[in-house]
Amino acid sequence: MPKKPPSILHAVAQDPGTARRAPRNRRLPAHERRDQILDAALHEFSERGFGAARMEDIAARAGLSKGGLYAHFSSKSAVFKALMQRMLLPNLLFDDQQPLANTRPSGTALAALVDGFLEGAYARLEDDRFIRTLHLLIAEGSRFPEVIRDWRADHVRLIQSQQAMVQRAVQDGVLRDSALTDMVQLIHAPILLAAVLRILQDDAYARQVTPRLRATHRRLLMELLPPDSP
Amino acid sequence: MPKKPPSILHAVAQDPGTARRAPRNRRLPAHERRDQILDAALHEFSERGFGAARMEDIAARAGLSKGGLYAHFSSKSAVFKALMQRMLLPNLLFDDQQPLANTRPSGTALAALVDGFLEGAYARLEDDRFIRTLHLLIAEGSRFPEVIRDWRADHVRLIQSQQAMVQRAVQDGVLRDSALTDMVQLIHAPILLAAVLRILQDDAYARQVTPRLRATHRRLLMELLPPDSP
Amino acid sequence: MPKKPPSILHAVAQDPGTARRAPRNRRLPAHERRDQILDAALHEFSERGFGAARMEDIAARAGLSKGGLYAHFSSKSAVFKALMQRMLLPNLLFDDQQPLANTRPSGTALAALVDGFLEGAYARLEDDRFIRTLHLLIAEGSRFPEVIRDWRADHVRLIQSQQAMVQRAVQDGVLRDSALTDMVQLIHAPILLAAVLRILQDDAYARQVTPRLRATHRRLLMELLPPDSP
Amino acid sequence: MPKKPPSILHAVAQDPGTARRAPRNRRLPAHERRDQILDAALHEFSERGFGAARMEDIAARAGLSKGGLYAHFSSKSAVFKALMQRMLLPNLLFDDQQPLANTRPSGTALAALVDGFLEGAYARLEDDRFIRTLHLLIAEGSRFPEVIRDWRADHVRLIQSQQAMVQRAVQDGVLRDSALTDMVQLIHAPILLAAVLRILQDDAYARQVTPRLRATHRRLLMELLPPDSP
DNA sequence: AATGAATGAGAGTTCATTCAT
DNA sequence: TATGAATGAACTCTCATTCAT
Repeated sequence: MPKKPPSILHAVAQDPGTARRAPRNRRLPAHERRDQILDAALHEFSERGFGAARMEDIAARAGLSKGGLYAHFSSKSAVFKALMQRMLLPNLLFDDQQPLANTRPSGTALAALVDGFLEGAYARLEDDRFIRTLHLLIAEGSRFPEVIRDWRADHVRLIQSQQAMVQRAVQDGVLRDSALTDMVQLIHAPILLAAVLRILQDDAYARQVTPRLRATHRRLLMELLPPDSP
Repeated sequence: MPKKPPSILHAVAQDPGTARRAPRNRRLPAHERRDQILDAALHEFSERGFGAARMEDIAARAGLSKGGLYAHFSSKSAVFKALMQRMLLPNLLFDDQQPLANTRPSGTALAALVDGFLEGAYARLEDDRFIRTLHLLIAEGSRFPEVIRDWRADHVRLIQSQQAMVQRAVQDGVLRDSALTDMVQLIHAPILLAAVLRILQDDAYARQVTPRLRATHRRLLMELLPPDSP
Repeated sequence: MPKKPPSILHAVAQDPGTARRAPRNRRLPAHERRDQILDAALHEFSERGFGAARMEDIAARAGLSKGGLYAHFSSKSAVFKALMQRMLLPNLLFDDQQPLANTRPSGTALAALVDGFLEGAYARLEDDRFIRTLHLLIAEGSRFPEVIRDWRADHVRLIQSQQAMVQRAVQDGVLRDSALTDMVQLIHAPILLAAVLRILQDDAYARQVTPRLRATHRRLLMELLPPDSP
Repeated sequence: MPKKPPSILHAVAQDPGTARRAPRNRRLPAHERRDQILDAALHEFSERGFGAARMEDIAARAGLSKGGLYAHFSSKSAVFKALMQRMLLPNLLFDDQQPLANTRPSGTALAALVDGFLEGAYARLEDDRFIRTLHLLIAEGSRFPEVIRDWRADHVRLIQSQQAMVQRAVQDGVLRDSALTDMVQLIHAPILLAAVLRILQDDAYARQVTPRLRATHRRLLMELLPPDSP
């Protein structure tokens, strides 16, 4: 495992092992510091994993000392949990306030809804924090029962509400009955695929595949969702 | 210090923190020992992550001592790499020797092919080792450039070959041109979804959703793959 | 980090680890604050020992902040020394202004003197502060040369003066010559025994034994001190 | 509190702060190492107190490394407890297998018994390990409930058995009924006094007072214990 | 090949003390 | 005076790795 070089101030390179020390703004309001710490923690945890991340590096990246970090969080796990709580709520995968199903019986173009949905979903994939959080959740979630419990409950709730909406839309004749409306998860599956690619593949490949995937995803939805025209 | 409970054979308990000690079979043939070690390592790594797994626990689970373990692998990383190499080849997600595209122009029923494909894919999801390896790959891959490089290359090669087969099948009129044939990844996406559920959701939920997902997956494929009957 | 329970006034609970927060009386006269601080310090030091006591807890128990504490004492050691100085003077074991030896040749009943002596000595054993201070002195004294030096000098001076008084009383025929008058320490030994019991034994036992010890102590003195009646 | 100078090999002086490193005998039988460690621990704990003692110094004094120490004891507390267990059994204050009361009805000279008793008791006071353990027990006992619980039980049992023997001796006319036979603790009280002097006073003083105390103790016993000659 | 005591380099955590406010 | 965020120096404990047996 990589041994750390002795700490370097203001290092700029991607020097893996020691975080760049942010300028030390002494005495920040507590909630600003908390935010800085969580930003730093997201970076360090997702770069190295929970176990290999060092409190010292998180502190340095947040612009304070190791000891100072402990004035805000009582342990490494506490940092992780707070981080997950902050990121989980408005963030994860299937979270989508304007799902396809909000289609009104009126003649709103389904295409526009699909495009809005895809726009929101694929935009989130460009957000580093979203990808890093998902990565962390998959990688380390099982070591944090509370965190995973929260996520599980959220996830189930979300799927159920979206499934209900889709069901209604099908009954109203707004969406065609298909595999996609049987399980809304299939509507989101390609997005998960894109997210996992971003995690596992190199940037170049992911950046090349994602737009094509989005276009094909659009084709899939437009092939299966629109009701049979009478 | 005695942290270990007295040796228990092949126990599977969730006891986090201490591996069960396999019976000490002294002087095993080298390659059998290697296999035992890798099995033990897969368990420990996937249960706790690379960083938190302890060589002592891996050794104990494999039925030898810490020192003995080092007679077979020179370091913890070496164990991890060997593990990934063993698991990667025949195992990961898109690896499938009999993909849909092998359809012969002749009248073989497409349905049978689809069912064969689904059978193979979803069976792998029941294999703990497959899920654990995927989990590990996502969680720790980025810390092991060689491992991830190999996986990336494999993955690209696999997709390309399958894409080519599908393309040919479309040209032959065996498969309908659709979003699914545009990018074969969409054919596999629901399987990835099921795998991630197995990692993130609790067993009960995963076991309940997976069969429904498989059925819906089948419906999706049967809706989009068969050529228009003339 | 919030380790402290919401402030409780003058709580006495055994809660090891966190001091109750006294109400924050802002800007107290300096010497009142000092007293509050020393009271708090006695409690914390004797409960946990010098090393394990925390400035934060002492401060909280005294009703101010860590920083405020340092306005009154320059260091943890300074608090300890001030505490010992305050407690040592009027307090310790052999300190007794009305020792047995003050016996006048006249016919004052010796019994009354003995009873006065015992009353004073055993009353001090009921004083928590006395016991805590003795405990602290024995436990930590050796780490504080100045403190222990002072105590030693005091102790020697006290013994000598009492011994001189007793000697005179013997020569005057007021006390019988015995082991007890050979070394006055033997007169006090049972009190030390009671004090150590209070430190080491549980409250119930100490409370049960002390009165019996006092009665037996009285018997001892009455058996040996009165001069032979001519 | 004293800052430690950087560690010095084979230091000889009383350098308070870093233990002398014993020559490193690699690979000692486990129980020998345990003994060496407990010896080292007694020294360090009693010199600095439990809190201020450093595992590194204990290890060095025992001739191994910090990490090696943890192969034998799982924590600092575990060392302390093991130490107390080793020392408590045959050692503390009132432990005495040949108490005065073993007097046979026959004409054995009581004086010889008294002298034997005093010899044993005051000899223990010369044993550094005895004094250090008592000091530790008083100083740190309250932080180790199990240890103190054991000691308390032992102590009560011992007193009871000695009291019973003395009672019988009185009934048999072998000892005179007096304050000393009312509570055997009074027989031992001067020894406790001597022990506390050894802890609190300087060596010179203690060495000067102890023999006089012993002689006076003898006088006390000989004045009160022998039965009235008929 | 195998054992397990031993090493040594961290890592998390604590806390006396400082200092900007 | 008082506050409490911040520092920095320990300290305990862990664990990959080595090596005498």
